[in-house]
Amino acid sequence: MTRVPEKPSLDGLEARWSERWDADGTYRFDRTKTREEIYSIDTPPPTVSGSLHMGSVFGYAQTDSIVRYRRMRGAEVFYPMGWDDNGLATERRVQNYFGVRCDPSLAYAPDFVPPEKPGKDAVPVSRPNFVELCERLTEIDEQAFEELWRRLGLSVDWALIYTTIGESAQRVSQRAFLRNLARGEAYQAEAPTLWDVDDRTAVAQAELEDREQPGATHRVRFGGVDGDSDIVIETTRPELIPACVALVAHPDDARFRDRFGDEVSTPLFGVRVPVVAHHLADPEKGTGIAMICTFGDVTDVVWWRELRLPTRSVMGRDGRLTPDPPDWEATDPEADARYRELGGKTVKQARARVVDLLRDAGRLEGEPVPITHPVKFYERGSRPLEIVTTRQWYIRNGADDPELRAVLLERGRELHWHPPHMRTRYESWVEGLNTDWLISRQRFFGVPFPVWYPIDDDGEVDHARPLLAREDQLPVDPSNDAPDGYDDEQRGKPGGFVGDTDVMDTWATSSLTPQIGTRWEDDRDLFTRTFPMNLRPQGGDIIRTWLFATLLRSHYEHGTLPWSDTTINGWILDPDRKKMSKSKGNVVTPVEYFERFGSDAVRYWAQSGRPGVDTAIDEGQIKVGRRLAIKILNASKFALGVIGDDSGGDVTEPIDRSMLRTLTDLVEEATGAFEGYDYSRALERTERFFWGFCDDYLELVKQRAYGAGDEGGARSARRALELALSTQVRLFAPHLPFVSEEVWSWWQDGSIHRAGWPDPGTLLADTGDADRLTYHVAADVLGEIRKAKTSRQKSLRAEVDLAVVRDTAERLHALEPALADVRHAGRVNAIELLEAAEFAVEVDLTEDAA
RNA sequence: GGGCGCUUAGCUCAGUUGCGUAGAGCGCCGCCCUUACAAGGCGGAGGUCGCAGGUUCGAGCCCUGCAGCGCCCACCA
Repeated sequence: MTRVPEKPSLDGLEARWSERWDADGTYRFDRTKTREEIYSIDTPPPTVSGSLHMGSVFGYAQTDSIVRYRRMRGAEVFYPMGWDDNGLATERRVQNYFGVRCDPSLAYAPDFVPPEKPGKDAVPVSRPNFVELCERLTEIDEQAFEELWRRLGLSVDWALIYTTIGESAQRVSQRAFLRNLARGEAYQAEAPTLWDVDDRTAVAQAELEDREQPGATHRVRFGGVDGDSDIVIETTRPELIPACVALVAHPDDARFRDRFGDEVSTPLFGVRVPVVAHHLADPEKGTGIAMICTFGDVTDVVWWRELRLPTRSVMGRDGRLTPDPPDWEATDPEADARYRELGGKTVKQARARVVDLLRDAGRLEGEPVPITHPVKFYERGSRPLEIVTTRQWYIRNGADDPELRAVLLERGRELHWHPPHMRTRYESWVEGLNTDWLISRQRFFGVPFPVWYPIDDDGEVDHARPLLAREDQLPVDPSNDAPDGYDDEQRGKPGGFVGDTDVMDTWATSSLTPQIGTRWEDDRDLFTRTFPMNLRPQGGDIIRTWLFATLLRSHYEHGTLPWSDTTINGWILDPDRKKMSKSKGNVVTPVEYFERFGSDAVRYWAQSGRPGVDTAIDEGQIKVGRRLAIKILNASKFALGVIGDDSGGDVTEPIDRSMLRTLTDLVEEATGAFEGYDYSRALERTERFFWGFCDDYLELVKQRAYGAGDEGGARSARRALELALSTQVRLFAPHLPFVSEEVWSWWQDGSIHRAGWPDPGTLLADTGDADRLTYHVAADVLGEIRKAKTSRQKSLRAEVDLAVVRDTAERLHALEPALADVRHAGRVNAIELLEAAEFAVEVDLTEDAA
């Protein structure tokens, strides 16, 4: 019984089938299955920032084909989706969208309404108000994302959704943190930290990027004391001279060897600083001797720490020099006054002023020389990072622990990478770690640290003895909840307590997506059935953040990998092969493509991108996908029309068996490709077979299937058509889920996405050891006949008096049983076979009377 | 500075253990209303496989060096 529509169409398939899948629970996870039966995926929770672009579609479409393959292979798929909504990305969007900024000193305003349009100056709002706005906006964004994913046809179980700001994620984050702390894997320290002066928060090594910036080198003369000669240093940051604590040169540098241990006097301020030696000082750079400031760059931090130098900080958290001079013993009576002139200035302003002062004082050697040099930025930031000393939470990551580092490298080798060379990115990251993982942020919309601090009787906060939440309390908000043994009246009072005001960085939560998704501790039964997970798909740009951090935390908490395999997808480039950029206006939203070409077509494009390979948005490729989907509709309609109600029969004709034998090879190849996570190869091979099937096989058997010959031949063709169609549609199902489901529904019950993946063994039962050559040679001959007609500008319906096929004996022998089909398909009256070394077909067309 | 990847037709890319006159799609040109498909089908032209060596009976595939592009990492005064 077939239900083939008169005029098959792609229109409306997405809405119809996604609704149906939802209603039928096609992708619902069955938690009664065992770990061995389950395939679990640690889906990347997209950053819900309101922007939907093709990059969002690319990797998820690729992953979905792998997931659908697994499901058809019989695995019970655990495929949750999450939204990464906490963190700075959301805060920024809220600031811009509503025109507000968070001021934690303000009290909650219950009736607060954000401005209609964001004004020029941001409206200050309390932290609870700010968090409310974040929640409000992310809810809208999350709906848009869910719609996008449903339309793309992701086969996730929408009942398993989580958000990184949600209660469950908070509980997991806090619990994991407390356990890290208890085991000594997390700690608090007051230390120099890379600091974003605009967002006013510390940032982690993983969030840095270098940018080439214009700057200038300045040669500055430090004064020798006690009759020693002056020393000229070179610096790009003369404004930090007041923060200078030493000069440093390489221990072997003959030019400075006899100055080590001497003191020199800083220009403008007359502060005595020692000349010291350290191997990191590069004799080739500048004048061979550098000033060490607290802190101009990360090398300063290394020198400061390893040489045990004092701290003389001048950088404020707002990116301006602090108003008052640092604690120093200046020999120059003008020092403090000069400094106060700089205090309050931005880095840029202070630099310009210092240069003037140096020049006036005769301490500038020559003029500044413009250069460009790499400067560290927060990856989302717009001003260079500064280094300030702050109290922060860290998780040990092996930066100063070679043993741990070796273990993490070994974990990396344990993980199966697809493609394998992506592992080197992980390794170079681990090998290059230089500080522990800084997880605290001085921000607002994030998971709070479940920590309070006692206040002693003098009103001093005792950070050394944090009061920790109990696991059964989680999640807690230390700004609202009180620690055990205290009540809220004691907040902020001597003898009372104060809550930790920081929040965790978003990666501190995202690094636990396996635990969040599988509901670690909240649902132990589910957890044991799904963890460690099977697959982590993600982009190569976040190996150093997401992948590394997830692996680290699983290592700490469970002593295992969080998943056995990871697939790393490529970048999306715009059609000009540039990285996508909103400012260039080259962003087309996925929805536009969905509307114009259909979801299957967009998926086709995404899945044509090889694993791990950067891929350009190619409208042409999307069109090809659409054409393929339409072809599947039409070919299926035709095949089912021919089959009618009779698909029962034995496959007896050699060409039918030969075609099916070739199809078996395809099934094996596609299966092998998917087993190696190569969805694109599977698609490519399936597509290639399918077009040949349409061009050649359908044409060859058309007449026989219609009943041109005997009944046995007709039934053989129908049976073969049915098997071939069923097989091919299932091979397409992971890639083109909508059109596959549509076609499947015409003659099958149940969803194709729960139907079994084609089994070569079953097909072989119908084909036996059929000769693959019959199908191939028949297709070759048919192709030559078509070519002859086309090149003589004849219709493909034109009749052929005689076709002479020259070929090897083996191929002619294989062709023989298919001759009737070839004659029908080519409208050939007579065929002659002649043995020859090379394949050739001579075609005598019947001349028209005209 | 170290590392990884890429370099095949005008464009986008296949080419998995070395062996068929090197493939596909798009674009281009030509033909065809063929009872599944004319917002389609069929066919054609088009490449010294980045450069230079080497291994081999045989190399786009293996080795060495070089170049260009992209990316990752790096304590870049």
